[in-house]
Amino acid sequence: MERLRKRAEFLRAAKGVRRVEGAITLEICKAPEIPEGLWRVGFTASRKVGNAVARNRAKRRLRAAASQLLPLLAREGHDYVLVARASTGTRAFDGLLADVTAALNAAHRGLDRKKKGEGT
RNA sequence: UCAGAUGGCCGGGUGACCGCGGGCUUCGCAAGAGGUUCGAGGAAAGUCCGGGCUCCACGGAGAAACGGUGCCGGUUAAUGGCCGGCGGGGGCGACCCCAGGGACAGCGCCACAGAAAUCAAACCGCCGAAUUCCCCAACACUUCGGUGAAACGGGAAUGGCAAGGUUGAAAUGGUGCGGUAAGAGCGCACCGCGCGACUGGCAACAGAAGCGGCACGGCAAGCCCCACCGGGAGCAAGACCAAAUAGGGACGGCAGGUUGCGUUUUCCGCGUAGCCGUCCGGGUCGGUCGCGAGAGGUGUGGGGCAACUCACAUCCCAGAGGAAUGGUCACCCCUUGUUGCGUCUUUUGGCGCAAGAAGGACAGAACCCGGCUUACAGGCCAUCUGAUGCU
RNA sequence: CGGAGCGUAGCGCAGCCUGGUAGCGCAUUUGCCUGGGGGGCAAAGGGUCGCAGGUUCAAAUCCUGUCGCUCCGA
Repeated sequence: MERLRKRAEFLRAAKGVRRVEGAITLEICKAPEIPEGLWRVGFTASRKVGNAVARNRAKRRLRAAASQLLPLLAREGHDYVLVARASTGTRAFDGLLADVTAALNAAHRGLDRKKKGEGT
């Protein structure tokens, strides 16, 4: 699972499709420079989430959820960014998994609609 | 037993499965895979001080300015930290708190009230001894109209006083006796205050013979004075490797015609401006190092009241870079409230047992170290103080 | 990592340096002018001066600590 590391890559993802679902926010954009068959993911938590302990914990839980779900659901050639929200650290893990799944499905539908609109 | 003071310590435990970061190691051309081992804190936090380290500046040294510190001694790499002592304040006490030099170096401020806020003075008041005047008037003189006038008493002016009153956070010693016209350290006694030989102590400071009739308000966390300390910046320090693109330099080749510029002007000549290739250095993205064996931890012994220090033995104990500890589960521990049963009780309710439920403090290394400050559920240990009860 | 500033009424600010009375504008409430609205006039209410200690007779103001926010430089 490749990881996003540069600030510019996070900013590009923020301009793509965004979906808020429960305790998380998901951002997706196309990444033409990465090799065929791969995708990348990044995690971020702002100061609104809490102090350093709360931010790190939120990112760890997002990483655990992503390692379970993204190999099954992610599309190749895209960057995914999971943004922690205030409830990310306290949400039950089953609920967190459900949130990420729902956000992925909804964002993929948004991606398809955008592509169709560009086609016509 | 209750209440409290001080110092120190811990800060969930055990196990199972799936995952994460570093070191070492085996396999592999490599990517990577396997094994093994280590993997956050007492505050890692705030960034309030002090140092190491690195670069910059500077002839040595010092001064000015600016900033900081501020009883004395010790400790330390160093400090504004810490330890011990002194002084002041608080507490019955154990003990706690204090930026705690200087107000005859100078400037400034002290609202309101009050007579007056430091230069002295006098609002109410007290006095009438001294000088002068007025009233009263014994008495004397008399032209019987008046005139002069002592004492006592009264009033006033020049004055004397600061005892008493009023204000205020703060008012220039307090009490008593003498003294006086009234008073006043004016005099005396005691207390207070100031200076202080001398004694003890490294010192801060403490004690104190004697002297002084008392003259000395507060604020320096107002400016300031004095003493001491400080060169500046910070790991994004700094060092190294180094892409694409653009630009620079050197060499070689092509063209050597025209044009511009320079050589003061003209002719000639020279240089420069073009394209291509090779090489070079600077430098950006990026990467590597800096980067963890240290003013280190633990133990024993010695020195010191202590902070601390010396010797020996022993241990290796995070090293990331969108940043390593997460997910699921079982048992135990603790806390909270709920329900049921038992028991005590007049009741509210207390205690015990059981059930199932919720929750488990503050908080995450980012170059390192010594302190300080702040946050923190709950718990443990030691020493000491006060009260009460029993022996 | 280094530096600077702010916090005062519901909102925006002054007062702080040089310590003694917390004030201004908008907003709020009430009354009046108007048939009503808008607008105007008059009056009133509203303050832990971010928090905790300290200095002082006295602190929004001075000092120390602390919390929150904003900005600047590398």
